[in-house]
Amino acid sequence: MTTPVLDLAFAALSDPTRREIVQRLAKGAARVTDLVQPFDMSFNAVSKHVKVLERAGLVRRTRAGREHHIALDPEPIRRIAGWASRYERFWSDRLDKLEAFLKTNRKRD
Amino acid sequence: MTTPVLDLAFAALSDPTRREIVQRLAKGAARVTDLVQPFDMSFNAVSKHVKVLERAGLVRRTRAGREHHIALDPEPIRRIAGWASRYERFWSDRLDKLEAFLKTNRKRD
DNA sequence: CATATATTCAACCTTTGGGTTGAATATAGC
DNA sequence: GCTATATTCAACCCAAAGGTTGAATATATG
Repeated sequence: MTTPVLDLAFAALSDPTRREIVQRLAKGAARVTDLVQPFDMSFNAVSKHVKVLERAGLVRRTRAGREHHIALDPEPIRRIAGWASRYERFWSDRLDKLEAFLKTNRKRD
Repeated sequence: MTTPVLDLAFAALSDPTRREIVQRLAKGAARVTDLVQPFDMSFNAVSKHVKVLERAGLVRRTRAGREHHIALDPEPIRRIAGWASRYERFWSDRLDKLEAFLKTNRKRD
């Protein structure tokens, strides 16, 4: 099983807790303990979320003694942005959609 | 339970089959039957995927007799692009170079 | 050394996800 | 009206996701 970058990145970011962690990390690296604070869940739950982000490459970890420093790695987000940008042309013109719809319909007539 | 737009959109797009369906729909609307073709899975499986995309707002369905026309609605993708763009500042070459510089310098300390 | 702190690991539970098969439903066409 | 086609619905299976608790492990600090 491949589970490529986009699969893991999209899946990781589908959870609001993890998006909030990412947002937090955009302001600077933090320890796992620091990340727990805003959430109403156990330390272990947050630790798991961090691991999911790490596996998706969204976050990188550096150990300094007993503390783990978690830092944002924005590359997968960049990849997502790249993926999404392929649909930019659809964002402004509704006409494209209509045209495409009519086109496929005409073929079958 | 809220399950807002981004949750559903990210989750829907974390599956490669569904991203492929989205890509296919970018070329024009299609029936569910048409969407099955490239995949090695049952019609029902694809039908389920379409429903997931629909629930996420990535796709809209118009019934014409017994045929359902599935068309791309790019708005959630736009939302994702908007979300991702908040991290653009991390993507710049300047910051990449700065980071690399700091990294190599720290090694010498 | 003894203890408090930062963290993972492991087992478990419940819900969700992706897939299957077998109906059921609705429309199209002869 | 009968049959083929396009689709959903429902039940089921198994794996993964998100959470919990209770260790274990490693490092600071008095």
